[in-house]
Amino acid sequence: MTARKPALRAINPEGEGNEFEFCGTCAFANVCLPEGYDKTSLAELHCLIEHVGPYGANEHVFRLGERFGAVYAVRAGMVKTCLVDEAGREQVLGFHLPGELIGLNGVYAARYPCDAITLDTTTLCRFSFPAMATLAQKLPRLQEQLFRLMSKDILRGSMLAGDFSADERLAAFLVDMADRHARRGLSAVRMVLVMSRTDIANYLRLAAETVSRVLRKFQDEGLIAVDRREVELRDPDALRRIGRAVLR
Amino acid sequence: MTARKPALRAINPEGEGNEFEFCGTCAFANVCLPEGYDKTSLAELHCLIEHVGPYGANEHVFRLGERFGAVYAVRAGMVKTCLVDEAGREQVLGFHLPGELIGLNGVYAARYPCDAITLDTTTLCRFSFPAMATLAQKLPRLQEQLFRLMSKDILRGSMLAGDFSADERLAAFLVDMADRHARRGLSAVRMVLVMSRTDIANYLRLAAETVSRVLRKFQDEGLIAVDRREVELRDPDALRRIGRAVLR
DNA sequence: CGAGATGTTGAGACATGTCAAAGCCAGTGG
DNA sequence: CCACTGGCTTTGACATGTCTCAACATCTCG
Repeated sequence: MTARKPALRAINPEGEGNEFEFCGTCAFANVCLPEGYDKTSLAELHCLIEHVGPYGANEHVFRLGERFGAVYAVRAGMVKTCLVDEAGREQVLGFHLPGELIGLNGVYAARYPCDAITLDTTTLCRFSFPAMATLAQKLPRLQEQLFRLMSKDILRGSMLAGDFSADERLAAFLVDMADRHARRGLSAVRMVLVMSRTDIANYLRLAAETVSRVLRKFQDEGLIAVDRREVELRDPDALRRIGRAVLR
Repeated sequence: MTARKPALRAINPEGEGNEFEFCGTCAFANVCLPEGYDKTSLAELHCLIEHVGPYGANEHVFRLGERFGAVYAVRAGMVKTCLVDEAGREQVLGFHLPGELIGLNGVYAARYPCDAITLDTTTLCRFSFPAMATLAQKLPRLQEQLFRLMSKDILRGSMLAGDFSADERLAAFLVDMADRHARRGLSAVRMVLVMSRTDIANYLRLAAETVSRVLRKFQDEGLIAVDRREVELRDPDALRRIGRAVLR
């Protein structure tokens, strides 16, 4: 608990000692807290939150085809979203860190269009979507926030569009991950990639072997230091340069 | 005008002679008309619509980096959205038919993250986004519709994710286009691909030569008949089978 | 009709995928 | 503590789909 505080303080600098404290341990904090809601609005938002988990690694948060009823904010841990086609081949759509929201792509068809699987011990906040939409009716800022979050997901989807080389993809992946870590107050250069190489490869549309080889090459070139699933970015600028076409 | 009526009737069967007629020539009709708004709500929605165009081919509707202020519904013609990186290489994100909405990906950064370029003589409806958001505050159905449309765009973004073969991509592209044509009341098997081969290739992350070759192969196999930019799907089911992994 | 854009076709190159084998670590049970 | 198992990961050798380059064909439009 107390060990987690520093990171949280970075997410929400004003969080310490203000009236929104009740939300402080929930990663959705950075979605709603900085938005200047008044106390009663926040109370209403708080009412529709349901803490779920902890899940172990490799459990489903929701499944492809399930009726869509809620979105989830990752509170701790990591989640991947992925599709499995009839042949059983998996396609990873994304990795989701604490503070990030999953499930918004289920609104359209009123069913989840993908699986969400924990990679790690994970806890989440569940937001009933109908309730949230109703509340957004009263809170313009919440509606706007939802629009922005959805818009962000649209953008993210087009990130790996384009025929990029394995080097570009992997460099962009590392930098993106590091940036997202940093935004949560964690180190911008050291991180643990909790997902398997296979998952990374799958996400980047590469073969696992290619990921292995490129990581080794990056290491040989002094761009990174890899030890199992721990990575240190030794030359973030160079990586950013390599991946710039993907990151744009 | 009257020549366009049959297609519109297909979009909105009740359109003829009802009180929503004023909106009948606008492609956004199928977004709002079937939703059961009352007359005054529709009037308000109508107020914030601004008809723009006609544009000729190859004109910008909006540009990368421009301040985001509105979304556009294609009324007639076709629009492509695309990114251009610093090296001048283009990346086509999508093609947009009448009735489809562009610009939603600009909400997040309050700037358009891509260019929107007409492929054809095109007219559009411009919806001020702030005004629309405000109205959505009063009209739950409108808010829901916006959520659904954004969610749909998120889904569409992940369509070409995955390492698909050239055959899969092209088959899926043809079927998807035909389906979208059909949904607008046009032929489900004959269509004009107004965009260039280069644009198609670019969209599908293939080389233009590959598109050429695969189209020829499909023709040799009797799946399609191509004549310049006109295409007839001779065996839609087979195409759908080939492209099923992409279409899912 | 000519010129420029657009599309097609062929030959060869190359990045990445595939397959197979071996290495490495974590956990299990003796 | 060790041997064993099973999952990942790495590495090497080879196969192949798609790209690149270049030539040519075809259409469009002044």
